[in-house]
This record gives sequence, C-alpha cells and structure tokens, in this order.
Amino acid sequence: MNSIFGSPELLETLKEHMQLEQYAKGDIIENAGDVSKRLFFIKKGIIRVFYRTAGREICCHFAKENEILTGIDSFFTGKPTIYTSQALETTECYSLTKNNLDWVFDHVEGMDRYGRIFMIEAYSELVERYNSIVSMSAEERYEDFMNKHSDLLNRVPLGYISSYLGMKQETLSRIRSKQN
Amino acid sequence: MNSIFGSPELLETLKEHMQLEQYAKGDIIENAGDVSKRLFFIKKGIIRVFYRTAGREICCHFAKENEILTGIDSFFTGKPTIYTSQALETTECYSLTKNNLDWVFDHVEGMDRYGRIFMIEAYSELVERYNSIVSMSAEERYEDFMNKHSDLLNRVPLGYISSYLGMKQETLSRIRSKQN
DNA sequence: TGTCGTTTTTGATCTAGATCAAAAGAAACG
DNA sequence: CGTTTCTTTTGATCTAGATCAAAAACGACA
Repeated sequence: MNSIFGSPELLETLKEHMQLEQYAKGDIIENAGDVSKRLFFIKKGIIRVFYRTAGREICCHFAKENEILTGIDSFFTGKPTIYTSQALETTECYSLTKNNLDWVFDHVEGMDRYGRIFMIEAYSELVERYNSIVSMSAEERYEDFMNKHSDLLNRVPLGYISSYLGMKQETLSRIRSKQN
Repeated sequence: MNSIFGSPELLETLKEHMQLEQYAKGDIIENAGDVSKRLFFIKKGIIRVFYRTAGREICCHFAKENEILTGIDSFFTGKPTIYTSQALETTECYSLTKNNLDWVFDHVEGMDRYGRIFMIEAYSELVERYNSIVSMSAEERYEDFMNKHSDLLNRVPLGYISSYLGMKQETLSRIRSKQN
C-alpha cells in the first residue's frame, strides 16, 4: 500500500498538489456519513478506521506513516462512507482532493498504473484477512498479526487491535499472557 | 459484477475477441498453481471457486450465468493462483485471453472505466462478506445468503455453501431444519 | 426397480471464545 | 504527587458452533 513512497520524484510532483494537515490525538479525520473528499498520504502518526454495527465499533484498518488512507467505498464512488477515521497519535498527512487527483491522473505519468495496483493490493490484503478469519484460530490470527504489524502493539490500544482481529479484548489479553 | 451484460453493443464487440468454451459437470477450469490466462463471461451454468488450507477446501466464490469470473490475484499480476475453479453444471462461457483484453482496453470505448468499476465492485463485495463473518451469527449469515442468492441453494451442494458461509455443513443443515 | 455412491440430516458430546464482573495497572491532569 | 479516568488483566461461567459418528434420503445408472 505504500509503493508510491518508493518513487521520490512522483511524490514530489504530487506534493505540489497536496495540503499538509495536522491532527491531534483523538481527532476525527472523516466521519461516517461524510462523502470522502480526500486521499491522505500519512507523513507521521497513526490512524484507525472503524465502523459501527450492532452497537459495537469494529476496527477494520490501521494506517500509519508512509501509507495511504482513503475511503475506497466513498472516495471513488461519491457515496457517503460508513467508516470513521481517527488519529491515535499526533498525526500529519498530505491530503489530495478528488479534483486534484483527477488532474494528477491526467497529467502525471505512471499515475493510472499506480491506481490500478493500489486497488489490486487493497483487494489482496482484504482476501488475506478474510481467509485468516475463516481458517485460523484466534491465537493464530494474533501470531499472524504480530509477524506483520508487531510495531502497532505498542502504539494502539488493545481493544482496537482485538476488534481488528475479530475477537474480544479479554481473549486477546489471555492469548498474550499465555505466550509470556 | 455483471454490468457489462447491460451493454449489448459492448458485449457484441467483445465476443469477436472471445472463444466459446464448454465444460461438463465436475470439470476443472483452472487449477491452483496455474497462472490465470483467461477472463470468463459465463453464458450458462455455474462455477465454484475454492482453495485448500489446513487440509480443507474453502469455497470463496460462486459464479453463474451473466457473471464474470477471473482470478484477480493471478490474471492481473501474472502470479500463480491459489484458487481452483470447477464447473458444477454443464457450463458454457466466453473466454478472453489477457492479450485480447489488453487489445480491448486500448480499442474499445468505455472498457477502462468498466475495469475500474469491476475492481471496486469486487472489493465492495468482499468488504461485505468480511463484515458479515465478523459481526453476524451463522444463522444471520445464512439468512443474508438466502436473501441474496436463494437460487444457488438448489444448484449447489450444501457443503460448498456452508464453507462459503464459514460454517460446517452440519451447522447449516441444522439451521435449515430449524426454519422448516 | 434395486443397488451403490453421494449428499443431507440427526444425535451426542466437546471446546474455543464470548460474556459478565471485578481487580490491578497505567496514564492524564489538577 | 494524589486522585480520577482509561486500559489491561484475571476469574467464573455460559454458549454457538465444531467434531465425531451413524442413520436417512436422494440420485444415477445397470
């Protein structure tokens, strides 16, 4: 999800069309019901994305520095999003409006290819998560998460991680203590 | 996933670049480990897509007449697929090779837009399935499935549907009998 | 129309993980 | 610092759904 940062020239070109935004810990960046208007390149900090269902909040994504955040369900379709995104630390990100994105797609070489790859990567990531929840135990999912995102454990409250992993906080806590 | 069939002219143009293929019940169309070379427009019949993990087969998709089937993980990336697709009835489909698809993208008006929408639809569908498995009970998932795909129940063995829904066949059978 | 293989149902039991409740630890803030 | 609030852990209990096993139902085909 971060290959664009591998191309410094492209990033520089993009930055000319982006605004730098600052969020404090706890700030809501976009709210459920909004139409997502911006795509974010996160410079520093961490954001959780969640939605509400059956009274609970379910966290479906964490995005941190050097990653891209956008509401795929809303940004590309123009429909209101069901997701809320919130800064979990002091967070800085470059934002790109949809208009500017369209301009970029028209004028910046390699951007359309990047867009397609972005979608395929997002899709593949989701497939993996789906499979993990269908075919792995809570303990295996935790280990898998640790292998991929161990850094998040110290930056994100346990309750958010447990809902991301599809289990209760108590269960995650017990799994952790079992492994010492 | 089937909006292309809503445009008869586009479909006609595409057909000139496609081959009609026939499969008997039980035939394997593409096997895990293959590199997916074709995109299919299903004319008639039904296909299940599954993968193997921890000794089990998990069904992740059904595709039927007027729908499109392709291994997104493989067709667009060129990597071997983990999925096997199998005809569950006598099935006819138009197939389009990757070379021909590239030609079509270059020469057929509206095709690139369709491609992007296809990806977004596929993504949204997966998001929904993910959410259903995280936040719904087995019974609710079954009801949800019935609302969307009740026709499949008579065409597809129960065991495939139960693995698609992330539950055991016995559980699905009990849920069904409970509802009479 | 009976036999064999496949698919579905039913029954008994077990278990991972949920739920409810409360204690223990950290962090924020006057 | 001490108090208050948020986060994590621990304990006791409960339950949806898995597992194992076998019977019943269905379908294809000789």
